[in-house]
Amino acid sequence: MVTKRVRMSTREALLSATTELLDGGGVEAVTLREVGRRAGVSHNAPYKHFASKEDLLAEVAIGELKWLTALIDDTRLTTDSPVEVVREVMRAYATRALHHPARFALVYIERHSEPAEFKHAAGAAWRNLVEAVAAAQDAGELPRGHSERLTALIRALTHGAIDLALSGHLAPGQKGNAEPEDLLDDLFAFLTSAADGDTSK
Amino acid sequence: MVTKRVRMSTREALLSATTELLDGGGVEAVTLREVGRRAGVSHNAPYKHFASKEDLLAEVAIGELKWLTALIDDTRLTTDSPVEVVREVMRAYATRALHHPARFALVYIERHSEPAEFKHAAGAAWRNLVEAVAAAQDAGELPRGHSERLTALIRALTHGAIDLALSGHLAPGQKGNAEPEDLLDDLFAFLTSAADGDTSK
DNA sequence: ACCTGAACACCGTTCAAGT
DNA sequence: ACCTGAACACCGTTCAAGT
Repeated sequence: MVTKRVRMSTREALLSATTELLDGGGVEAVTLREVGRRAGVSHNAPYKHFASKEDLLAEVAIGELKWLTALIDDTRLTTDSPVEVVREVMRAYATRALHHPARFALVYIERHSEPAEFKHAAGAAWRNLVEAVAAAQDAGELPRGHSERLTALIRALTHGAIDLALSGHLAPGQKGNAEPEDLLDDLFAFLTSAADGDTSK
Repeated sequence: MVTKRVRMSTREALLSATTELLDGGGVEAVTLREVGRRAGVSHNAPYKHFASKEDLLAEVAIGELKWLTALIDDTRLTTDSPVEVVREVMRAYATRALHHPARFALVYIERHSEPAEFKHAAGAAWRNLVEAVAAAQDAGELPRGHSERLTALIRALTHGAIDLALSGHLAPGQKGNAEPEDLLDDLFAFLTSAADGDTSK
């Protein structure tokens, strides 16, 4: 059941039920009928608040993107070394993704139409991450070069490690030795080592 | 329509129709009714050849895994430098994934039950890739260390770059400068550079 | 403005029946 | 052994109708 400590609008109740179902049984457990039931409304009430099931799910994905944006801000405040900010962010992102796999996947599913708010949230998270990487480059802690491209490298490794770990394809039979966190450590070791040789020019 | 140059068994026709639908409209275009129609049988004839729709799709995924295994073998025969074998394999894998996104995704979807043949094909592809990486390490062209873990690093980057590129989240607004192939080049540059410093011990 | 109940057009899967 | 047609239990979505 949807927990409602305070008075919840129907819209909030629908989103809350959706997240609950998502975390409990994956995206296939999310049906508008069950969402409605848990929110205490009929199975087509969602259409008064969201254009489609896809848009309802997109709203949850937006929440995840905003969480990532906030994570970067928070980590910046609590961590001194710029490269450690990036590393900590990616570690925390991976940890959350492994604990909420369905929410993680939701951000990257195919969409018939991307709501403007989704595009905005994705852009904000991306730019914030690029800034964190650029700061580490400026501090000489990450290799010089195109910041967006280095950010893409770091993000792609993180994303791939998470997705493969979730589907059981990341180093099968090597559990405990090649987890996403381990691969992040390895990548950052290579990157910081390359940055040390960057004193040239 | 399913092309049948030679006499096709119903099973082959079903698989062929599935692949066609997959390439044409993604996994959501694959319905047993349409598969049956294209194969010239009824909408539940597939159940005489596959236990479920999931198993039918798994068969296609197995084909992709076998393709990867064969790709590694073929590349080994045509490429001299061991590290170039690995790099070429990952590049070719990315190219194919970008051209057949639905088949690529099919390998990594959640399954209620993994057929034994699927597990076998995934294991074979993985071991073949590890061997290629280990050969490059032995040749001093990739950094020393746990081969499975380094393979996982390379695979995770490749997988993540593909998946992010397909969903439009890989360096948005930087199209043409941070493609999967570019990130592979960057990673291999860092790795080979680290291998050069590996003369110690 | 928000919600409901009935209905529609799908879907995967099962099953009795045919050859 | 392989296939069919009807049926079942779901689904997302639409719509007329209520407040």
